[in-house]
Amino acid sequence: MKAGAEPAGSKTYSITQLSEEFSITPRAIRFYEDRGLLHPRRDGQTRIYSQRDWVRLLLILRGKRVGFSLAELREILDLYDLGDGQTEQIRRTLETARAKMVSLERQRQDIDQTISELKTACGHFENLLVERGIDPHMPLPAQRRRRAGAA
Amino acid sequence: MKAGAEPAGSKTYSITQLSEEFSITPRAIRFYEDRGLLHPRRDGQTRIYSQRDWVRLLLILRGKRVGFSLAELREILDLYDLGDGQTEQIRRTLETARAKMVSLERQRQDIDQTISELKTACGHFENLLVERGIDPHMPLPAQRRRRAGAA
DNA sequence: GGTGACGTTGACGTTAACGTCAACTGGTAA
DNA sequence: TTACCAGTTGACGTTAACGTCAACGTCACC
Repeated sequence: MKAGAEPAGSKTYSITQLSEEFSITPRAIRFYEDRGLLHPRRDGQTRIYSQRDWVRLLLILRGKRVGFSLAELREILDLYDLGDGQTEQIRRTLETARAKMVSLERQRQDIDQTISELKTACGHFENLLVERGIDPHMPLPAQRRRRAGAA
Repeated sequence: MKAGAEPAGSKTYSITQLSEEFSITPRAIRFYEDRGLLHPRRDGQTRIYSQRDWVRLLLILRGKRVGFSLAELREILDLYDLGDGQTEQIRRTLETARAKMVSLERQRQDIDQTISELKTACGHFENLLVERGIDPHMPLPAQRRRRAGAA
């Protein structure tokens, strides 16, 4: 540890630690770096991740879940880094963020709609089962697992 | 339902009509068919789409927006077709639908969280602009458009 | 001083969801 | 007839987001 002027106590992570904590592969993490989403510092050639990197990764994964591409996520994250860029840059970023919010609101409506339709469908199927004298909440018979998800 | 007896008045669509109405390409529509999401009837070799197909397409596109893959959408749509399948099949389908609902609920939380974070970030940037004496709601200077989205 | 465990950089493979031709088949308006 | 549509079927190209090697460095440990 050569520790520049960083709070000596601040926790750091290795790439495998991160990968395990977030249930993704190291490959994916390096890939995010390649796409400019992470900038871990290095000890020699080994990557060292800070708390800040941890948070970024959290945001990245959540961003992916809500449908952002890595390119978009990069924009968004750069947005958090900014702090004192060109005025022009800030305004543009602001617009981008607002647009993303609008699209997210729409997406939420889509989700609500889909949920309610699925709910209707479920009710329908439950009725079908009840008509056949079957408890619609009985567990399924020995669902064969494909693979255990975690590493 | 094979019913050669369809309500003669029920509206139909050509592939390009559909594609224009939903702002997608005919190629995409054929692709959905190839993946088993649509089953238009044919006049000779030309596809003819019914109201039901129209609704399906609507569901497909919304499904895509909320993050379903075409394979998943196929499952979901088959679910609407079912009506009288094997009891076992119905129960399985029901489980699938419930699982999807759970994942959607989670996704909605992710979205809410992301929106609120973006909101915070926006506030932050607006402050930065105000500090520089700039109205954060001024429109941007002649945003260059990439392409007009529609066909 | 070998042997893992962990880490690194390429390079190539893969899947999903189409885009982009190219070549062909009717129907019809001039 | 010719020409022009709209529509069809392959076949191949493309992008995103990694997976999967292969070949290498390096450190602690025995």
